[in-house]
Amino acid sequence: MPRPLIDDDPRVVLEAERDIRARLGDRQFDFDALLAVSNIYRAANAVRNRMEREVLGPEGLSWGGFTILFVLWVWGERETGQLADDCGLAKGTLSGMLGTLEKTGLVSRTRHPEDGRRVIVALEGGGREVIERVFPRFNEHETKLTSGLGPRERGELARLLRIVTATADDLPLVAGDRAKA
Amino acid sequence: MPRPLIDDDPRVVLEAERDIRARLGDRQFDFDALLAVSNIYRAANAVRNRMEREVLGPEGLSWGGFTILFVLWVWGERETGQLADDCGLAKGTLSGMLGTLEKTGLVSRTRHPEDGRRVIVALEGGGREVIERVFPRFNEHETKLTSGLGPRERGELARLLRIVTATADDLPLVAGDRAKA
DNA sequence: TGCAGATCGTTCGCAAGCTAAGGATAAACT
DNA sequence: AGTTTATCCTTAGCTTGCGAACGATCTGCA
Repeated sequence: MPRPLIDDDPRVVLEAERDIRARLGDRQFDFDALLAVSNIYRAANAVRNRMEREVLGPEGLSWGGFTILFVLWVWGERETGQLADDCGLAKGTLSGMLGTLEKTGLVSRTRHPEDGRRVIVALEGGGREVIERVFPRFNEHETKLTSGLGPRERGELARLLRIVTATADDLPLVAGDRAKA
Repeated sequence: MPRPLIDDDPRVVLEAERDIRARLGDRQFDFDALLAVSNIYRAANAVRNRMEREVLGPEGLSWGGFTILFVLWVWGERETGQLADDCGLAKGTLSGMLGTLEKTGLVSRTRHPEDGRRVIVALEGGGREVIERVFPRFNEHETKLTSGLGPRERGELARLLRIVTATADDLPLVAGDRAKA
């Protein structure tokens, strides 16, 4: 079962390019950009599914929940807005997930002493215990997942991805608006 | 507002490594693997959000819906199971999304003539019109999103990601089981 | 032919995630 | 001081997405 844009076999990939060009007729088409983007997406899904099934699921954590605990563990308590940005989540999403984590006693929410609008999130004892147990296993799996790459390649991958992320975040929007950092 | 694992500034990244090691004490830790994986995830999110906001949303398409239309457009009708795999979706997820696409007349479902269990999905006229209008714009944005990379780097990125995806898909599971290709 | 097991798609229940609207608090201006 | 405006978090409604359970269909074997 060949997966056209993901397959390792260069022939399969080239066939895919030919098929797409056939549909497009004479319209312009940047195949390399398509390959780069679709592979980013597929890799992210593969990695996430793997982690959720093998490491996080058995501990009752989602990817997002794990990320929240990890950030709080390493960098200490944070206000919700900043935490949402650190974790790459919308504020509303974070709010719901914090509810779950708070219910199970992994994190706590307290009012900011001088600004009643703000809320400070901190890791609780149970949360610390969980993240200290789960993170090492998570990191072991990260090693396995990137074991097909050499040390130089791993660094290169991260570097290239940072460029893409920065471009996506900083490119001006064609319509609508958004808060900037 | 520095984002520890994503930031372009190497100093910020190194500080992050130091902070994490401080929490871990003397436990082993593969920082490069962590960087590679977290950057995959962040890049995928950034790219997807961008596309949904600027290209897909205005057309009433989700990322998944777009992917389905694209696959059907290029490679023609497909059975649901194969389509799910091509699109990187679970069968149940695909089923629901096909319902939406069918309701709006973009795709059609028909029974396999010789095997009543199977269902064949095909692009309808409306779907073809949509994908032929949207895909060129989508591809233009892919070009923009990877414009920070040189031609060689784009290829290298795709290559490295294919390795990670293949590793994640093929690595044996520690628990549970899964159908293999 | 008839039953057992396999295969395939759909349905169901749930979590994650987004946006937009709402409500509380703080800041600014008159 | 009081009113408006801005800021921040939460809530509400929706879609996406997964896994498991279900029902329908096909295959194999007696």
